[in-house]
Amino acid sequence: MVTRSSDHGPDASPEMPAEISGLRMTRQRWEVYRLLMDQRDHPTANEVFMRIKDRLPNISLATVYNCLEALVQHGVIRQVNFDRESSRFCPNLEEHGHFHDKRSGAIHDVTFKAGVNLADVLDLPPGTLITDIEITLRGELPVS
Amino acid sequence: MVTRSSDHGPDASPEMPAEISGLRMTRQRWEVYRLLMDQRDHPTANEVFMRIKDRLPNISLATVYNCLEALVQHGVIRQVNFDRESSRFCPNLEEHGHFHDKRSGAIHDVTFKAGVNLADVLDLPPGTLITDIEITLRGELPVS
DNA sequence: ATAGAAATTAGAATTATTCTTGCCAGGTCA
DNA sequence: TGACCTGGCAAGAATAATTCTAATTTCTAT
Repeated sequence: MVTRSSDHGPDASPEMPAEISGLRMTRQRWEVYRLLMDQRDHPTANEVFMRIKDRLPNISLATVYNCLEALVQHGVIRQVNFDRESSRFCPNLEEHGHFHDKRSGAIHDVTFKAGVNLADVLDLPPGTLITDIEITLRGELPVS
Repeated sequence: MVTRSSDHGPDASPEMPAEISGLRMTRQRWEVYRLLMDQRDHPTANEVFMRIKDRLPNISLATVYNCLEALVQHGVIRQVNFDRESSRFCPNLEEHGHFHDKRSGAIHDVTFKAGVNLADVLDLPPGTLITDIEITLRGELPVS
């Protein structure tokens, strides 16, 4: 009998690591992660679910949620929220914010200018411990 | 017959304006607004609903949502979202962010240090129009 | 190989929010 | 004054994203 990956879709990919940041990789987690790395347009859980069916036809939406949560918990991806819309997911671990362009609907990563440290710019009591920052902007990019 | 406001609770208050920022005031909108001004701890819609029953025993949760939405639309209050938790509401119209203290659970307004303009600090294409900014932080305030 | 632990699945449940419908109050206009 | 008209309100149904439950499968370590 031939050895094969546990799922019935096409092969996982050239190389699936045993774990990432301490999170044990599974076929599903790996495909979710790879999809986010390849398509960096901040998809929702449901978009991930629909897109991933090519490779994992039997995956369930609950598993997509589970995988995304596991990846977020282990700091491998970030969860991005705009108001109360569906959460979106982002593999960019650099410190950055998100800009939602009303014209195109696209979401773009926004970084700070060099040398800027957000904590320096905010008025917080000395000794405050910041564990998470989320910056979201809405507006329109120039027509170009 | 004595003239009275349309609802059956206690009087609205010394003076309810005919409108605020173009939004026609009603008894319910006014009480919601006043509650937010008086209790600036960023309550959720449901918390507003529970607290306001003293003054408006017959108000419905849907009306609280309607009032909050109307006030937000007219720029009289702000809606604040932390991840996917229930929305919270804030009467502070100054540009500011929000800090969620994990220790106490309280949410505090956070302002920028004097002279700081967020748009100057972010790396955006020239000509970008920013219509909304939301900054949320999580962490722990110093014990003291 | 096997027991125990962890992941996956399908579908039910939950929950914040929005929608629908009918009613009522207040203002308008004849 | 009185019939209308508009908008707001109340109650409950509906929606949608997400989470939970229970059963099965896969993995890991012995």
